Amino acid sequence: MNAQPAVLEDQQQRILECIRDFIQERGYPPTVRDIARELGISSTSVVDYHLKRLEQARWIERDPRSSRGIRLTAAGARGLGLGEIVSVPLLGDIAAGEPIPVPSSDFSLLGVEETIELTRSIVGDPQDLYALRVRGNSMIDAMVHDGDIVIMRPAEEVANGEMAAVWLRDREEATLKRVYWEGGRVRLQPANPTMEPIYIDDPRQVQIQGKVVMVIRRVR
Amino acid sequence: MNAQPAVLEDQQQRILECIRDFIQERGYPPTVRDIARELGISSTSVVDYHLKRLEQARWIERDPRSSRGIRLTAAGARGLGLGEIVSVPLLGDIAAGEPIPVPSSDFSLLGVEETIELTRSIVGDPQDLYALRVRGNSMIDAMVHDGDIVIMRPAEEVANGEMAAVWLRDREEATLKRVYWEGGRVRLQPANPTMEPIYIDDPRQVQIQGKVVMVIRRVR
DNA sequence: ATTATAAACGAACATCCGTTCGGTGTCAAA
DNA sequence: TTTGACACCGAACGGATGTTCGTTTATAAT
Repeated sequence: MNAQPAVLEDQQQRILECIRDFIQERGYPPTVRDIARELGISSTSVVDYHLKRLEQARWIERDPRSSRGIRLTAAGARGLGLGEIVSVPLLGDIAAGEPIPVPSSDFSLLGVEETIELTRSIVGDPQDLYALRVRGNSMIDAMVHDGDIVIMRPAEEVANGEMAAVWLRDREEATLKRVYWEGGRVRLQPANPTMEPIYIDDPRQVQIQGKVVMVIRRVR
Repeated sequence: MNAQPAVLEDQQQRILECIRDFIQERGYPPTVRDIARELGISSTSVVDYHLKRLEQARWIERDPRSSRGIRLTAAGARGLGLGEIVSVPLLGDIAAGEPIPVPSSDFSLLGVEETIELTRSIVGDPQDLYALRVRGNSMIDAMVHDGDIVIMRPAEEVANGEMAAVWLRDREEATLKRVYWEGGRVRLQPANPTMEPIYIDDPRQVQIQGKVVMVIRRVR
């Protein structure tokens, strides 16, 4: 999954770590002279020399003529344990007998008091995502536990077989199920293969609130 | 959860977003002149003027005499959707009939071909964490699905009630269960409350491989 | 009408910074 | 022995950059 640039030697390695640590500590990249000072190198040209090699080896990228214009490449950042973060607003709880919260049209991160922070690499496209906390054990048949966090993408309809948060109008009930449209009726299939599906004869009773993208369980 | 600095007005807001976007795009902060250019301000002193206010309002921090020495504060970064990343090595699969992979003494991120990237805010202390991919449906009674990722912390023993990856020597079987030491015997309790526990009379048959810290399920 | 404050302008200065250039020493291959 | 690479040094140039200063305009309060 994470292809890494070629292995490199002593000094280059030190410079790379120096860049990473500097960014980690100060929030912006070092200058050539910062690196020289840190590593006890007395000439800036030496650092420039090594930076050019690190750039050739695809560990870093540089913006020419821009001060501190050093960037770790995606691969380099992964190799050093860095990445990109996505904040998903936690909009509330999902429980069997209560309506499912959905994002208002103009929701933004500012204003939400709690957020779930995930990396883009596991969440994919973060557009419009929101999170709900599961309350109660009524969704055990979806293999979802009390306290689990579900990451949702808003949707009013879903393709066959997709896992969705569903509000059943007549039963006044919320569930997480895979949805299958079968002619006139709807089959709601639990994620747990040992459990039986529910059939809803009137599709209008099935209100799709969003697709389930991910389930996160913090144990204990 | 995420306390935010005071609300601010038009131009300050624009400057803040400009800084965030610049960092997001280029990997390092803008100069005073970069900001001025971006916002169509003709004098650098204007930007300096606003930056000082943003600093007073605790949205940003500045390193004096350092070029591009602008940093979003922790609160400011959260308010704009940024954070800190942790890479967890994915060491292999966990399946019912196979031994559980455990980290070797000197494992490091470089060398692992696949990693799971999480944020510190959901994972807590990232020290020694590793990840396993669940294969098969044999752990349904732990509410864990085929394909789920479990995040583990190495441990050779666990406290009562903790969820652990367990290797049962005599059965040659791997499971995820809550472990209870009850006098001479061991109770292995499924996370699914509708299911019955297993009792092991000889505690030496129970080999703890690690504590389960988190379960992640990517749906579909 | 006066004062205070916020927001902006343009110019200027000293320092910071990337980059280049000419050299030096070491070591292994030819 | 010569050659070429690698790693390093010190100096210097020109442009980038943070910061300060004096001035101006608009708005609201006194």
